[in-house]
Amino acid sequence: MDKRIIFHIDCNSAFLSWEAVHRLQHGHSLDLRTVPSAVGGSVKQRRGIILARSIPAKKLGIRTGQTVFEALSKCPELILVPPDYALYVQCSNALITLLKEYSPLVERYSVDECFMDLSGYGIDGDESVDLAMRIKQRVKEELGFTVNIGISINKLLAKMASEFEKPDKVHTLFPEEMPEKMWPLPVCEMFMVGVRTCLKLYKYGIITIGQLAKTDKELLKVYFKSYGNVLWEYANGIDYSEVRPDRRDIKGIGNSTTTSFDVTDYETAKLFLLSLSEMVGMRLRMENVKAQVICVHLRNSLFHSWSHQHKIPIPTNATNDIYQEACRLFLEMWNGQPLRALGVRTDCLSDGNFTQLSITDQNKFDKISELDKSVDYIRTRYGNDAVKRGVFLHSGVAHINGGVHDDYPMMSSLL
DNA sequence: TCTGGGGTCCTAGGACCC
DNA sequence: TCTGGGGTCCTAGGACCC
Repeated sequence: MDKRIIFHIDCNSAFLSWEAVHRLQHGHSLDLRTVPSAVGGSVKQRRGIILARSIPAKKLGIRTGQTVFEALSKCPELILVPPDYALYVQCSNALITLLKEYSPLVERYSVDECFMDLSGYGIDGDESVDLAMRIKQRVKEELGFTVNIGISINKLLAKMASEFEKPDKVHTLFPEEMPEKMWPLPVCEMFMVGVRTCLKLYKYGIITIGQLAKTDKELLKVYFKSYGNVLWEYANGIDYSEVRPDRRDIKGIGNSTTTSFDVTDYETAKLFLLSLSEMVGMRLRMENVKAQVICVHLRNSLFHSWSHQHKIPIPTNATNDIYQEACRLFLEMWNGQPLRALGVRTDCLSDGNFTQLSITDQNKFDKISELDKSVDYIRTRYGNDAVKRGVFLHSGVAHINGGVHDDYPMMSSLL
């Protein structure tokens, strides 16, 4: 059998590059990528964090996840632009379409990253580099932005490879290259090693990926339970996961929002819970699934967050069912403290065509279901604002809430 | 002074059943 | 009245990804 060839394609400073390209295409003369600039949320709406930054901004110490306030105090001339998720989806789709010309096995890992499986085409290591260079060039010429492409025999190593020098580069990380290219790196640069794990590893004297690779696997299992196994395998370049072109089954659907003001009363909280339930319900119905677990997540003004969930007897995708349960959970867990964020999510999804009802419930169920369906239809056709519940009038709360564009693709922490 | 939003998986503890 | 384990389900919280 041929060696597997896997590409990981990573858009450089995705949100910022895409905004820059969009502006150039619409007559702007300044290329945002050439100056200190960033995509950031609105400070006034309390969403002021940096989502992406240009390379000149990076050189001035601007990091993603940093507060806009901090970024501006570090670099007052920073040009800030708001996020435009619909644009990101367009750019992401354009990239996927281009990549599919080379292999049908393209997996969208997040809005700005994908994996491509090129095994079975008889391509060797050198040829794969040539091919990656050609793809990278085409993306630049036809779509206007740059990508990094990492090449290896599995997804993990390909992903690690694309993280090497940026932008606009092709890197390989084949297993025989690990000692030279991967093992000297600090352990925090490895996939699945976040801040917590990194600090814990440091405590055990493990500083580089190479040291992690050489650590006794059984010892890691004692320190990190089942996760120790994953850490050891990743450090040794072991990963057998497949490139999945079809989106894997969705496990849960949820939406949350940071409020522009602290929520201090139940009536206002209910409006947010309803607007979030509207969005979650719509998305469940769009996917033709029902949920059996409803979860409410709260964050207070001190940034502490907590959640309560409940498994309901019968799966639902009705906005009203989700809302009622969300209110119950909210009252169960809220002690009156000021809130800055609320979230509603659903889990334990099942086939939406299945219903289990007593005959007396049937009429009521049909009516609610028909109402949701009609509202969904009108909103799909005429826009989300075509139908609004009366309670939102003059309330100051958006009647549908949830951070990003409906079709915005999300990712998981798994390969 | 300020700190987003959407996911997945894992663990621990308690309830409950046999 | 007091004593086991094992298995499964449910819930809360925390880790990670972008």
